[in-house]
Amino acid sequence: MPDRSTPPSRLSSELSNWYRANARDLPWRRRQFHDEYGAWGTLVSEFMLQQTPVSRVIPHLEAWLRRWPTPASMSRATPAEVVQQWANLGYPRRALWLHRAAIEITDRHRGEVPRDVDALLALSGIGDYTARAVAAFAYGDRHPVVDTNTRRVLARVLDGRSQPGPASRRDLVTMAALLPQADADSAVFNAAAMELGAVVCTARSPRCERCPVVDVCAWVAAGRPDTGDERRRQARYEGSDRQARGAVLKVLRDAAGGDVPADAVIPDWPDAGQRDRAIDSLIADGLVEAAEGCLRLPR
DNA sequence: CACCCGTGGAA
DNA sequence: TTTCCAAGGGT
Repeated sequence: MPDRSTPPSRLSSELSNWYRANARDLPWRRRQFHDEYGAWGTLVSEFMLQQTPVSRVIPHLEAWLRRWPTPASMSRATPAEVVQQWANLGYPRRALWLHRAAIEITDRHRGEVPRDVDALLALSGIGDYTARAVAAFAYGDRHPVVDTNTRRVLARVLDGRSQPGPASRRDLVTMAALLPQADADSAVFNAAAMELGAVVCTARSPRCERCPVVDVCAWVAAGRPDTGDERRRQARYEGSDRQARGAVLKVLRDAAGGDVPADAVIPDWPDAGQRDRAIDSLIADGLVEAAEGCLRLPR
């Protein structure tokens, strides 16, 4: 196990300085965004950013928040409305979880997005990353925020590996040890590590010549070895159950939440058994509703 | 911990 | 064309 107990000094300050000068101008980093939507805006953006690229989130985020500017307003929507507004952002269960979280916030927290990490963790669809991202970026509190970008940066700079291993609680401990003492500074450093991983220390062809911490990077010092990728490969999508589910849901979204005869939903799917399993699993997930021989988004 | 869950752009 | 990967989380 790599030793992370003695990280290179000044890593935090160098990264933070680089971030202050080079951060991308993203919607959720703007003062006006926070003024208008508060922690709810941060929470929604983080939900959308779970496994969906920044460039695809941006055009959806504004429309979403204009329609549902508060948790209470979204709590009054139907699942069908939410899943349809989610459109093609992917992993539609996240839309359901976000909806559920809005209801939980309305019921348990008087419509205010909680600031406490444990309270955030108790909400649907919120895990270690999102809970701390909201606490740090919306409320400015000092917590280790570790996403896939940060894990890759830590793996390279500290461990000299080309790619991070599976996500682990150990990454939280490592990041916590690197945080500057001041709350505001620690929020910046969290964002800086993510930003470096997103634009410089990328998974493929990293731009080390533009890296502000290249001189303290263990991976560069070791000659940028390919240490192999410990992560399990993403399953093939073509022909998968996920593809079938996606096709079913697209038909129902395109029907604008209206009823669609069950036998008119992807009738020519190559594998009829797979199609039926997909529909059943979507119903089990609460993403589809069956009624009178028809399928529809749940009302 | 391993596996599952969408979608689309880039290499 | 195929593969990779993207501000993860639930089970």
